Amino acid sequence: MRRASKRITSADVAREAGVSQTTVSFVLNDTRGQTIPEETRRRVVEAAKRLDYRPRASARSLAAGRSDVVLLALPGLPISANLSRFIEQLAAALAGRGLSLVTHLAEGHGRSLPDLCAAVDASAVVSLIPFDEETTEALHRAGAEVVLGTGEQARAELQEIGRLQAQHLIGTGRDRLGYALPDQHPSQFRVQQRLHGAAAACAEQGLDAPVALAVALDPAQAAAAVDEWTRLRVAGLCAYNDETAMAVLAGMHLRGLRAPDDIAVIGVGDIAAAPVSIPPLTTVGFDYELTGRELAQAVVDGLGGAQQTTHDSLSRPLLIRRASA
Amino acid sequence: MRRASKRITSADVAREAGVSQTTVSFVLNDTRGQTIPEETRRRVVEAAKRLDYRPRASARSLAAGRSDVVLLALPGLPISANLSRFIEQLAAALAGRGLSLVTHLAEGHGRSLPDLCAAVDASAVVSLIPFDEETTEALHRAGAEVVLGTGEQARAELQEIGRLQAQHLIGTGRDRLGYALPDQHPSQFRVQQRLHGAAAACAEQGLDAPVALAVALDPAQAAAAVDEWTRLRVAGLCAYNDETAMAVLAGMHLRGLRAPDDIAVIGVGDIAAAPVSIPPLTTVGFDYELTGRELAQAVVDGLGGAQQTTHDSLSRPLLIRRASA
DNA sequence: TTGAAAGCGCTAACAT
DNA sequence: ATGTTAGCGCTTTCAA
Repeated sequence: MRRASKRITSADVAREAGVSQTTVSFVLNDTRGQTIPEETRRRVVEAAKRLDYRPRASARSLAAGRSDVVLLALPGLPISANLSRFIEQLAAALAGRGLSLVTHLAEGHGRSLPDLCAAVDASAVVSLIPFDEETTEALHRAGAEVVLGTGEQARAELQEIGRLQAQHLIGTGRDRLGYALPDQHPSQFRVQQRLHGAAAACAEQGLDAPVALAVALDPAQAAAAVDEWTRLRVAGLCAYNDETAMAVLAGMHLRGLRAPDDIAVIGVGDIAAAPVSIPPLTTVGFDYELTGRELAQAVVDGLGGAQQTTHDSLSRPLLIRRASA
Repeated sequence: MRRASKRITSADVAREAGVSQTTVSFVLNDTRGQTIPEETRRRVVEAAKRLDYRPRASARSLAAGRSDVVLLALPGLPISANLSRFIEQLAAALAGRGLSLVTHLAEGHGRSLPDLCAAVDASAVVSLIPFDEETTEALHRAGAEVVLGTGEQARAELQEIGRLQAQHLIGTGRDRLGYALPDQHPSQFRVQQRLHGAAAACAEQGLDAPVALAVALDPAQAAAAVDEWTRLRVAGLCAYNDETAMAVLAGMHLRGLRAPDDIAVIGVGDIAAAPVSIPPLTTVGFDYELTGRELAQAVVDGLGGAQQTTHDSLSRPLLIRRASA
């Protein structure tokens, strides 16, 4: 489906409204420090609407030196209903400020984030998971004015998740914990931070660090890990994510074990399937709705040149109690 | 985190390499019909790398009249793991052709699709669900050269999924089928098309249409639906997606029923948790790798001005046999 | 209150 | 084989 039509330009609108291009720009951008009589403004606005005029983004950002595109980087993982609500909040709040949100989902595939950032000429890049210092630098070089999702704070957040899991397990009487690592990227930054958090919570209570084992998304292999944990008398298990938690549940089922009586298990993510796992999965979710609005504000502040506002937390982990722990 | 650094321009590279801006452009874009001696090419490439030069997208697309941004429009629904694999494939294939993929997730919130299309200056917009004629028009006016995701074909594909589910169930001896609708958007286009496909497969075998019931992602509510199906002697169940299928499994578990003996259930999507559901879920997956590449090819063809190539199928449903059906 | 004019950084004829 | 030059469509001084 190709199209050869020449697009409508601001000059067309100017002609149609009988004013200069400059005036069109002033009106359509609501340029401050310019007083445009209501009459002229109306003429311009109407001409623009009549012609279905849309400024060409590339020309706009080339001239203005900044685009109104915000790029959201998401891990290449499933997007839960929850997360998509977060995105909606973020997009809506951003749109209210004249900014457009697009998402980069294919982490690791396709172009690198900095490349993509340059390709869409994003003026801000945000993420729910921390960028390392190097990436942050690259993003700035790629033209991003503000980069959010970086630094100590994000690290602390990641740990908070593991801590929350362990604390719940300890709080319900488990004194020997295990940690179920994903078998795919067990040494990834995110994974290690969460494990760290869980270990810290154990240490605070004078318990041993969790026994960490990788578990594949396969019932038989998961059962083997369960055997090992059983042998070590592990009574509570933090899983890296809900899928891994469910794999453990499947492994336990194969051995005739039940959660939470034999081993309590808790996941992360609150995926759509979590409430219907057998048994329903206790997990750590996130308050995305609030986070979305806050993040939008932070972007706007950053773009406005304000000092970086401090965020309490970007992802606000939240314990969701169901049956498995 | 603001940044005030002036970005490196192609003029900087030209100076560094001791050539003109034009030569830089030729080298970096591999412009056909230009013969650049290896020596010069090397000098330019090295200068660019040394300076970490990235062309400014807005200037590039303004001058060239086309951007290399492809916009993927997704329904504002949860993105399953398998869908995100598709996105990865698409992004990778597109990247191979020098195109960048970004995604619009916040359908209904934030800006409209045509607005967003203009905002990122996308030269192609693709979607897994069909656009109506009006939207297609608007997208073209917003500057999209090619718009994919429209027409009869998408509809047929959607139906194929339901058909595959039903055929498998019928083929294993079930003569009375049910269909588990998601309780959130049961009348959505996608949902209805899949149901249609299942119904068609039944009709072909002289069976009644599947008994369609909405099932929430809650074990107790799912159990109620299971009761109803049991009452009607439904022996095989197609679920709209894997999450819904797992809800049914949870409901059955609550009633002491087992899949596939009491009721066989089959999902759609092959989410990460599918192999570790109890029992492991039989489902319909997709050959995303292939689909991603094909869609990418279609975009490239369209952009290249070729006639619209016909695609066999956008999503290539594929039966994945596990234990539940 | 409005308009003329000078770029923004890049590509692509057209020269050389 | 490489450089000169003229825009792409918009914003933004500066002048009127």
